[in-house]
Amino acid sequence: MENSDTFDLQLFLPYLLNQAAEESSLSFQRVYKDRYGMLRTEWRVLFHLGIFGRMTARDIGLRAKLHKTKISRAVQKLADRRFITRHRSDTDRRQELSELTVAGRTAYLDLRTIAERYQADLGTEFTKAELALLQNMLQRLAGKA
Amino acid sequence: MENSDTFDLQLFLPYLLNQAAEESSLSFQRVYKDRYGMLRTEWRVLFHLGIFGRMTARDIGLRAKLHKTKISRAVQKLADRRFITRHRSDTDRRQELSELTVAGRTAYLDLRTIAERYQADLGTEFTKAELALLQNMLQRLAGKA
DNA sequence: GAATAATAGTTGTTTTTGTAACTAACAAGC
DNA sequence: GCTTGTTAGTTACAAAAACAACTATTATTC
Repeated sequence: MENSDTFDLQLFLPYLLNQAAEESSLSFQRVYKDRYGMLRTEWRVLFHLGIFGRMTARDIGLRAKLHKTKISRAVQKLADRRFITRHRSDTDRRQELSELTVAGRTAYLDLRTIAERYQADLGTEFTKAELALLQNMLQRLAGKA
Repeated sequence: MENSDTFDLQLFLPYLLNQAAEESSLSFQRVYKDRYGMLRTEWRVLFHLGIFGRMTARDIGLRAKLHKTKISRAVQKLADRRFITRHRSDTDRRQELSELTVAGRTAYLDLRTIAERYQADLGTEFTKAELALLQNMLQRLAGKA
């Protein structure tokens, strides 16, 4: 059994990133799950509509890097729960525009407040410079910068 | 529709971390999936056994933060494919010690090489200092430092 | 030391995800 | 303008994850 098994799994980025992502998602997950019965894809769709306004499923998918079936299901569930409304596009009747209802916007604003608080709390753990660097590196790793 | 919707989802850590984690896992996933038919939990268990030697499912779970049912099934599949052997502990017959077979060790070393190459390649994207800071911050976010 | 609780691991059931096949609408080429 | 190819979104089926209930063994408590 040749040794030199000094591989540090904790430093391996695909592993470490997943651990950090899972841990950091926990507190936020509890809110959108317990308070609104949402799934991960659902709050993401909700946020996209909250931030960018009326959008097609396709565009949400492009921005969020989500597969169309996931979005289709998320949109259905959000519509069932009256968080969004959907209507076919006039110019292209394949497309379907979704947008937040008042209830959806309320939920979005509530969740956004939680998210903002989460981000603000990071300020006690990390310096602004550290955080900026972290975000920049993560965006590069995510292929978005 | 009150604006000031300047929330930047791309900077929200639970979101950004997930995107980065997903993207960075892709290339490694292709290897353990295509080459060994493994799932994420399975390569993690394999690595734990490769790094720490003989272990119980419980200890793997504690280290990797994985639920026992996930480990149970991963261990089963790894044993089915002759990557590991299992035997009950003498001192506590509830416990089951798993360890790599020769084939398991070979697979582990192969995957570890890929992982090391991945890490090394990061050196072309980031400086050593950046990487060290990134890892440190991620470990803190993961609640492990 | 019998009764109760706790632990290691497994199995069964339900959700959620992934993948492929599908429908409907539009676009392009000829 | 008809055939062929694309695209938006849905649906059906298979794979995987989450959660709860279970068995077997060890620990605790009285």
